[in-house]
Amino acid sequence: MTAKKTTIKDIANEAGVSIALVSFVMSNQTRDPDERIYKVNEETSRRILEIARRLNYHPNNAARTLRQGKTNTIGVILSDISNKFFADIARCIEDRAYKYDYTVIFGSTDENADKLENLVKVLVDKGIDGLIIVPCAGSERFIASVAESRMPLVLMDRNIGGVDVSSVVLDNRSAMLQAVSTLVENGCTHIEMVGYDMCLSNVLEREEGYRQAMEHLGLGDHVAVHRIDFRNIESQVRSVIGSAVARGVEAFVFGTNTLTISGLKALDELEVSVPEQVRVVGFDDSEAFELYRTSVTYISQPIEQFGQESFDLLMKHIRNRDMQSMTVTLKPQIVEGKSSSKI
Amino acid sequence: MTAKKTTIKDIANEAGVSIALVSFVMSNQTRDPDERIYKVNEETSRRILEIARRLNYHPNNAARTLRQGKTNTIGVILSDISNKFFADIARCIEDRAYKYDYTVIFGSTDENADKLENLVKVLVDKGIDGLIIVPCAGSERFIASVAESRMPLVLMDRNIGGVDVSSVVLDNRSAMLQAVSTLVENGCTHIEMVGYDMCLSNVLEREEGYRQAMEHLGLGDHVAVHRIDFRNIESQVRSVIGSAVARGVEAFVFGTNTLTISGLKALDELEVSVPEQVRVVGFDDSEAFELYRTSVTYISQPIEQFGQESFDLLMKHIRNRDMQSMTVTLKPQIVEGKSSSKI
DNA sequence: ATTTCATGATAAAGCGCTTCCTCAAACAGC
DNA sequence: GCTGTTTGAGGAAGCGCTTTATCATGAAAT
Repeated sequence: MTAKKTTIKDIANEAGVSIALVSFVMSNQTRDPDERIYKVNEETSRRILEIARRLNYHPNNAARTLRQGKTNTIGVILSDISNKFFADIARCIEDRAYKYDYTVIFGSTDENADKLENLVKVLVDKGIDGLIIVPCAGSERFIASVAESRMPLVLMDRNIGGVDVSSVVLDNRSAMLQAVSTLVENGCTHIEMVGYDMCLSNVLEREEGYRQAMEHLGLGDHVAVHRIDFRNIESQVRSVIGSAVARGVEAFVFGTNTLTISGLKALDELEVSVPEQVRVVGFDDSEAFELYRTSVTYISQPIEQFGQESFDLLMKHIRNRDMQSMTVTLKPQIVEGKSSSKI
Repeated sequence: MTAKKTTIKDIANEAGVSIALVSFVMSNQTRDPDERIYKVNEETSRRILEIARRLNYHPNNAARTLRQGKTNTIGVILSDISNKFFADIARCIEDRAYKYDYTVIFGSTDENADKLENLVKVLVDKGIDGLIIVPCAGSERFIASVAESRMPLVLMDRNIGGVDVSSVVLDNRSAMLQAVSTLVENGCTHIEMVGYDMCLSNVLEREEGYRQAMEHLGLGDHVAVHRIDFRNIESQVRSVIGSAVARGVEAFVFGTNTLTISGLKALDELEVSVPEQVRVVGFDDSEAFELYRTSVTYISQPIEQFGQESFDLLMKHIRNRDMQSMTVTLKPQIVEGKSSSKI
């Protein structure tokens, strides 16, 4: 394959032209043919390209980057790339970036603000052109400083208040309204929510959405939110669900995919049958939902749109550094399985 | 944050020393203190470091790369990062790389050899120091050429024959022996396998392993392998399982996580109860397995080891370009649920 | 015959960093 | 007082590329 790295110089020598000319031919190659400002003799150009191919020339990225101050690489910082939700988004971003000749570097924070900070620093040092970040609790100040540094930046999944930065988020209130409404339509009134105990916009909005929906539907008296520490999900979910069931709860709404899975497991262990004894609406997609003894009703997030919109928005910021920041809000959709239905 | 990019030169000016000295101080920083070959005055060194911090200096990666011909970046090419198995491995590699100050760029092939080739080319152009690849069918020749190019390379999950290249793979025969043995111990004799119709070492070895296990246990007459086209999994699995059930099959062994999920869904749709009517052993972990109406027995791959060993092996190749290639074979473990048991 | 001008090409600077080589000074041994 | 050695530091080349400013050349215009 690559024997001994051909450079622009080798081609220039071989063709008997200057390296400048080779450079022009090479970059005009990728450029829109219309806007070629610089005229190169057709035949010379062909000859250079031919030699480049014969010598298996590949431009040196580091040199180009050094010169242009652009890496054509973006960083994407997620909570955890092994979480299906983020993995799916990662995949969409990867595909989209590939089309635009961008390379993506992923990082996982595990909801740890220090790690997030560190990852950003590493990536910035690498010279990335822009960043997509899923912020975690405690990273607000740092992210504000990144935004101020004029590094093109898009937040995803979660927003942070008081900072002028673009973001792509879900309409979490609508999600919860759909979840609660569906359950109410199926005759539930004692609907409780299981969410995280985190100070994140999406978490708070889902909780808020649940409350609003309950009140809106005249069930304000039955509002009950259980906040789970994400470092100890399984056991907390089990105890919360246990006592709720004992109190005669009719339905649960879960705030994320992980919570849904844990909740279903807990219900299994407690030998509570779904939907006969307790009805359930989950969040996010999971291959487990279809396979569960009764298919799970869940709020489906538009994964592809998350990936696309985040990437596109970041591109806009990279191309126009003075662009106003904006927030894109995506609509969720409820997918009805049997876990929320009456019988 | 970064106001107007401090360079080594700014520091040199500020400190009244040469840029060379600054460079030394900076690189000695990261180096093992013992092997400092070059002596710098303690006080000067401290002063330079102080100024660097004050000016918020961050070395320019492109310049360093251009100079050293090293990017401290590796490429990892998987089938699909949104597949749980690969996402988990990706996560392990990410973590390990982070520790070693390496950055990882991921790519997904979707089992498409052209895409693999393209990804490799893009990454090589980026100047990566090494590659971990999950090869796909049809990419053998190309991968051989990559190996010949002396690019540090490790194959993962699957091997390719006749090429001198390092790899980290599963002991697939052992996996299948465990799967079949468990079922036999639970009284099954009509055990059929559902695998992919692909010319990949892991696929073939699992099939082979199944055959050997069956013969070894005196069930050679009952050997039946169903090969599924991965582009059309759901429908094929359903029809294969339907007819096998009609023929009175006692158990299925699946070759991958996706096949297992599809298989369980199909059994649900056919209203075949597991394990009462048909017993099942799956492959790979899935959050769905615990949640399934009867917990699923499955072959568990040592994900963390996959990540770690691949990365470590690649590091060795990067550090010692003349290292002999080697194959690391990891042991699977069967996790017994109820789907394979007698009652 | 002279000026103008489009065309095609080049020279050279320099992006920020590493590293080899040179060099000054101080101090040792003789 | 001379040579040799250690210690601390600087000079400068150059990695491969982009890009600006400049320059030949021949054809068209005057």
